[in-house]
Amino acid sequence: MSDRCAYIEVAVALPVDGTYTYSIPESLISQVEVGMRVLGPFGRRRVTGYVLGMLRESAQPDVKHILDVLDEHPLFPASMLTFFRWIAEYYKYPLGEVIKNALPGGLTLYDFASLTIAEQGQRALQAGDGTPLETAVLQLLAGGPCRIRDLARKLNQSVPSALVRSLKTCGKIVVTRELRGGRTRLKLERVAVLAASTLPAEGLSPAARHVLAQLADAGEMPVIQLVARAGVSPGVIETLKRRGLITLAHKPVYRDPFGEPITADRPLVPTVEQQAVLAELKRSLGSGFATYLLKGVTGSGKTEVYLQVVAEALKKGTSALVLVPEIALITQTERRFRSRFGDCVAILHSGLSAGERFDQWQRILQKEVSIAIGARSAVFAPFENLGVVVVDEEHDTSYKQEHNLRYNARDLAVMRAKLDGCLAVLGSATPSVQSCYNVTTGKFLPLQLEKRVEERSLPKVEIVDLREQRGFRGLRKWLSAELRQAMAQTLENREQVLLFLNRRGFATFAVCAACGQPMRCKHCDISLTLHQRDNAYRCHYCGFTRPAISSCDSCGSANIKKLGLGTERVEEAVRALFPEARVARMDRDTTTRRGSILALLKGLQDHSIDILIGTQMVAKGHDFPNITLVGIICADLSLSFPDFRAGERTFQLLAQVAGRAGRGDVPGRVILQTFNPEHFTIQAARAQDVEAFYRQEIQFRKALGYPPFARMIQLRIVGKDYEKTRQHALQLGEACRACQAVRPEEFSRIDILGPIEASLSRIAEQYRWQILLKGEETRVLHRFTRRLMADYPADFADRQVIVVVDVDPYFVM
DNA sequence: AGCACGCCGACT
DNA sequence: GTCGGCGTGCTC
Repeated sequence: MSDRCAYIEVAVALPVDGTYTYSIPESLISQVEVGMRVLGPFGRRRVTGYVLGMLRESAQPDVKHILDVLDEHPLFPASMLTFFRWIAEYYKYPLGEVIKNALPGGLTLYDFASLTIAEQGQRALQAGDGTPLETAVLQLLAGGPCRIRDLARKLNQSVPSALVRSLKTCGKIVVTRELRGGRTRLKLERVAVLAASTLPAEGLSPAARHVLAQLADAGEMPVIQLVARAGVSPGVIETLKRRGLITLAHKPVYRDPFGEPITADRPLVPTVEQQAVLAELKRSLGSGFATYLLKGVTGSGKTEVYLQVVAEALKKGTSALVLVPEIALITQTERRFRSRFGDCVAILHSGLSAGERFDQWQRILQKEVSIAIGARSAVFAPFENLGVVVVDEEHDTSYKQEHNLRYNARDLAVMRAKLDGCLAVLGSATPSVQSCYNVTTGKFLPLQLEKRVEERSLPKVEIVDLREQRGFRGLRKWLSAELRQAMAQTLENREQVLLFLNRRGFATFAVCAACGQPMRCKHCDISLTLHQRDNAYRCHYCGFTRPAISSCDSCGSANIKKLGLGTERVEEAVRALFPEARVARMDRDTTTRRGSILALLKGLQDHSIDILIGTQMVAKGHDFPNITLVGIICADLSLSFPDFRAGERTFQLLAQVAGRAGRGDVPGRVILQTFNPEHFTIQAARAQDVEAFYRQEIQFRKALGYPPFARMIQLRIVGKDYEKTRQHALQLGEACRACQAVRPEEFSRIDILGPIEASLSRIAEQYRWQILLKGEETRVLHRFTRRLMADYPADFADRQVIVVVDVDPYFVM
């Protein structure tokens, strides 16, 4: 008996550091495994925890029994623990929270105190002799139980905990503890199974015979399906069960996240270039960790390379993970994988319901699939034997999670490949500066696809200098003569036009004509955007809206000038200019409904749309075969952002949009309008020259000591009270400097920039400050941050001012 | 994250 | 002198 592991190491799903030891009661001992969830007592409540390891004995003198085991099978393989531990360490995030973030949502059980009115309380309520607040509480509880946390909100006033305590001690209310959450589980379906092999000759209704005939072929069938196929009433099933001719069972079913069926395809014959790339990847596959950066212009057939390397990984008996940017509910890459590999593909992205996600997760755990494809969170897919991890469009910003655990899925994919000793393949037409740099240092291995399949030529990019349009007003300025002419020509040829503008809405900057005051958001330090369709001004950061007929806040004038343009205004102008053309718009405003993106793509495909106007959404990954003209309305919008990556993002965006032109048999044409025609970013985008852009950009990064020559960690200080937030930021800044002084020989190599007010100084009523930590050596930077968090815990655990640690931040604004 | 304990101001 | 605010610390 003594060799049995009666203790477990547990990470709880709470923001606490460290892990905890629990003992397992005899009755549960055979059920516990690493990777399962358990319910354990934690302080005065119960909490969900994840089993990290089995222990023979406890180093801790007084441990508590776990209360329950919440899973029948582990939710992740034990081999993933190193990965989780690394993430917690690197991103400075509690281990339990890391695991909670990695797992499908809706699994965590939460314990809370619930108040119920007692008989004594009912009497007190009728007597009406209590204080107003007491009466209000009892009245609320008379309508049903309530959580302590919700009391104040429901009564719209604060309720002292002493009142709750006194009500409890004098027996007017009862406090019970309840568990909530954890609603995500397998879906069970009723299945009818044929019980007898021979049918009784008589006594069966025609309906019953019909049912049995249906079952005879399959042997078993879901009851719902059976009833529908046989066209009988559900009562017939009951009768058959009573007579012992069939039995009913519950079987798990997977909720189907796939919208429409997809036709199968076969591997294409690789081009010479693809063959070379594939030969290298196949050679490397199965012989340990390596990261490849595959540069391939749009249309050069990167996806086919992914498909074939994945096929090879499967042949070797390993699994494959494919990450794609989060763009739409379903991407073309996803479709192609499912066409090629059929049912052995699991998909994981935010468009799935909690239940669907959980089912996909189960399919991986049960080893029913060996490929998972999905957006950033798919990097946590619970595979045990990965052969290859593919990251498509590796430069894409959507790989960075900007909430909770602020990880970068591309970086995690490489780390996971390293820990699993497998291959990582990062692909892009416009690779990130970081990844290109990693090639020059030898960390990544280069692969290239330079030719477009079927020798399609790259589109020709013409630049229109917007400074020369100065004499023009309104749409004449923004739709230059060159662009208008090209559009007319394209429409005449019965081809399609794509117009790109990285800003949605109608007017992006509304100013009072009388006093010059801009329309600002009530809750943010941001100017409001006019959305004509909604007849309202909207804040793009917090969603605040006010009617379009609003007058100036400071002088009351109703004369508001609507400056700046967004996709909505472009749409209006284009409709006026080309009344015959069928115009559609694709941005966040028009694609919120599920399926609306698919509808737009379908419209392009069957040519029921002539002109598509869109934001960066149109730049990403969608294949539009009939578009021969791309118009970039204003290429400079993202260039002037106060962020060191503004140039990189602009280049990638422009090159990607330009790549949308001419993918069919017709060569493409791109008209790029800009105020900065000489800027190297614009020039590089015009030539679609990744190398040229990189050569320039890397010099600038080196001169200013930005990544990839340094690593950064951002501390964001956020609070509702301006003065408290400011004070906290200053205090944290002092802590940084004090921490630096503790080990000057090492930590003087860290740059502490700030604290300063963020450039978006207020968002949704929250004031924002920031401190940027910069260091050439990753290890030193991380050691410093860890030391800072350990030595000044109070500065990171304030109740009113929150400090967010963002490792390798993407937007330094 | 919750939930308790513990310390200072406004009331009987 | 107490009640009740919310700052601080702990949870196997």
